[in-house]
Amino acid sequence: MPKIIDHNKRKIQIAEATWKVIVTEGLEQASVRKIAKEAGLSVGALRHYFSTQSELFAFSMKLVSDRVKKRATEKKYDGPPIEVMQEILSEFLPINDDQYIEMEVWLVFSAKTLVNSELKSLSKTVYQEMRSVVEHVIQSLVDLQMAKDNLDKHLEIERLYALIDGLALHSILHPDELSTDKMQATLKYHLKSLCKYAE
Amino acid sequence: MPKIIDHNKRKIQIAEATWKVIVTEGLEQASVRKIAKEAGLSVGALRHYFSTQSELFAFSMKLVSDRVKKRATEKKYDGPPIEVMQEILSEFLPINDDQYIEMEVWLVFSAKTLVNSELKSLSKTVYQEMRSVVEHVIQSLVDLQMAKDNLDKHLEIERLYALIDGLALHSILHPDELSTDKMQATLKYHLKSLCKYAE
Amino acid sequence: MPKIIDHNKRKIQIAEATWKVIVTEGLEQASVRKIAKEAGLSVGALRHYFSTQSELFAFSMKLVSDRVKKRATEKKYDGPPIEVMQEILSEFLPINDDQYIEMEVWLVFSAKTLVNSELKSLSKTVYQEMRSVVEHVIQSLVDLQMAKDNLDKHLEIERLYALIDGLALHSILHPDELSTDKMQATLKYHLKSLCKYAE
Amino acid sequence: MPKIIDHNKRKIQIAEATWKVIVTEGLEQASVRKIAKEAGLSVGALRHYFSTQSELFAFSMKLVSDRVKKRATEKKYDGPPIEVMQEILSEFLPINDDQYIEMEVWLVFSAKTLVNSELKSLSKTVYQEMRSVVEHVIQSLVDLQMAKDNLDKHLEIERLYALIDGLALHSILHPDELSTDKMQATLKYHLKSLCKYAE
DNA sequence: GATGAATGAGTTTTCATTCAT
DNA sequence: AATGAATGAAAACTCATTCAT
Repeated sequence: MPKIIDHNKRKIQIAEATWKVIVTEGLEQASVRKIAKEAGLSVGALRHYFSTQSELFAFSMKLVSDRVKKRATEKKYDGPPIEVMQEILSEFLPINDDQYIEMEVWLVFSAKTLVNSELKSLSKTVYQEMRSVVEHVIQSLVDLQMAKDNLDKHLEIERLYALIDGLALHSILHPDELSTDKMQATLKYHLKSLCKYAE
Repeated sequence: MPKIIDHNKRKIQIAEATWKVIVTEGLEQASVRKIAKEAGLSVGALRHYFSTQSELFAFSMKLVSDRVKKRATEKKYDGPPIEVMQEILSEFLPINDDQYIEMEVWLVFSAKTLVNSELKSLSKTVYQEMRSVVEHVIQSLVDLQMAKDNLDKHLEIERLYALIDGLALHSILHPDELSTDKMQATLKYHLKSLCKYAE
Repeated sequence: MPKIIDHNKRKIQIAEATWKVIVTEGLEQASVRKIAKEAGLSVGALRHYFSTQSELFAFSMKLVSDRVKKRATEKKYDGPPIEVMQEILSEFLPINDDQYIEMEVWLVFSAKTLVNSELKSLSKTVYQEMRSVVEHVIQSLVDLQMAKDNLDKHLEIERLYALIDGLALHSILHPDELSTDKMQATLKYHLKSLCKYAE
Repeated sequence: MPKIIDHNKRKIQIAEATWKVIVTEGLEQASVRKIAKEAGLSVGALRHYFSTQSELFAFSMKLVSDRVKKRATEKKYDGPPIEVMQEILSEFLPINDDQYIEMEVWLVFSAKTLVNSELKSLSKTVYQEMRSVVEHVIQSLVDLQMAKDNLDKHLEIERLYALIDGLALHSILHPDELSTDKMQATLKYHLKSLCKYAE
């Protein structure tokens, strides 16, 4: 079924054009016309792939989480546990151009979830998936007996998760104030603070 | 003698109507018409106070930070240091309805700063002001000799600041997943983790 | 296959509707809405052909000069030199309903050139093209040895050109005071006054 | 009755502000607000002097003709007849900054007379007054026996009048193409051409 | 006399969506 | 599948005019 593949590829191409318009001009400017132009398609052609604008937006938001997941799945993690954890969690930080754009788009859509229930359910799913990754990290620390003894697992999960999203938020909104290195250093500092022995 | 109107009060009244529309319908739906209706004014009357929509938005965003600052200034902080710090930092968390709304509005505007340089400069100012509050808290811990010895002040500031905004973000986007209590508990847990002795 | 529409024909149709509104209601009343209605189109449809109102006005003004040129090109001029010259220059006078309307429109746009640089450049081009026609007429008189000997070519060009536009202006603004016949008679009188021998 | 003088002075001041806005921004931009601001008055104050905008426009147009007449009346004309005639007729040409502005304003209003009957009647009156000045000049040439013998008085009047307004029109619309000097030279050339003997 | 707040209809422009081809 | 013409509603913004003070 080669047609289906093409069809999906085309939808992805359109969603990426959507990202681009959102990042450069904002969600309010992301009109069907502009997206079609950015994608090099006619307005009518777009309708073959997405019958409404909100369908397009939902797909475009979902593509962000698909990308993050795909990267996480395909990547080989190697080395000392702390470093592997750092790498895993870095998937959620804007450490390079691709991830930076994805997170900008995610932030814009997240703000929209406040009043759009279609997007809200996707947002919730991703929140929970991401949380389970963080949970897994904390659990690993405990299982490997690296974690400090008096550590409260539940609060540590909230703390680490909030820290990651807080760092990502600051980095996207104020890239001049929080560099990628500082962001990574803060994360590493935190991970170490959870461990019994200094590395 | 012209009709005497408290210009600033009226502007605040309009900005609050703007908040309300943004929170209930989203920024894209926050048209001049809807805001005017919400504020109980005619469209033309609105233009007396804000000649463009972007002026209105800038004022409405600024009002959020003004409110936070005003509350922080007027409040009496009392009790053991850790609790005072907790209270100070809680100003930045959506712990009650007023603050919840303010932060929703702030988030929506923050997403817009990505493509609106007028809002961006306000965002930057507030980022820095808030950072200095966090810095002050960390510094106090050190000055009071409560802080652990091997604590890295610079990284602790980033960490605490990111933690606060991450908690606020999670709480706004997923109030069902992160309760106010859990948010406060996480913050308290973090503050204690910075101290030498368990309190 | 998309609907096939002769883009240029449609634009001309719209421009003619614009003329009509301008002539009957004035430039200030020539709103996109009224023009669309006059042209039998929707407001949105108009935007397919002219994305801004000023584009539409520029095209509508240019259409006037195009029409004058087209007529001049297609017409066969015949007869004694003085009569041919009279006919050529009459293209620039409101001697019939079509030309009357065109010149009314031209006058209205000309007034607008004072503050609109886009229209100003078109106005300048047409001024120069028209001047070269007048120049050609004077030169022909000289070449044919019909002209008086002491005639100053440069001043004669300015004089004839100003005379023509002055007559056109008077005729448009005060049709009751200056009839078409009187206008034509004045022009003929002037042309003869340039010649050696009474015809 | 000093109040009345003040009242009229104020109206003139407002009309001059109107001219300025018209010349710099065009008639369409000449809103009550802008005129009030230009005149240094409040919108409401303007209403004391002109209850509607069209009243203000009519007064502003009339002021142009009043100024021309006043200048013509107060001026002392002296010297050889041809030069006096040249001077008289030059009142109708944009030979200095004041007259340039007046004629720009006159042109703009003239275009509006096409669809505004209130302005049209003023325009007609002025047209006739001006025509009688031109008639007077031609008659003087005849009475002084300076005019050529075969001169057709009626056509000469139309010709001279059209020439003057044509020159004025060209000079206003294309100041770069027709200098003040050339304009004056053309007029003088024409006047001489009406005379029996070369000067 | 004078102010400027307020109105509501007006403007241009943009938009998502539909539809004939 | 694809085009782009067309629609009509809604957007931001401007305006002349009114009116309470």
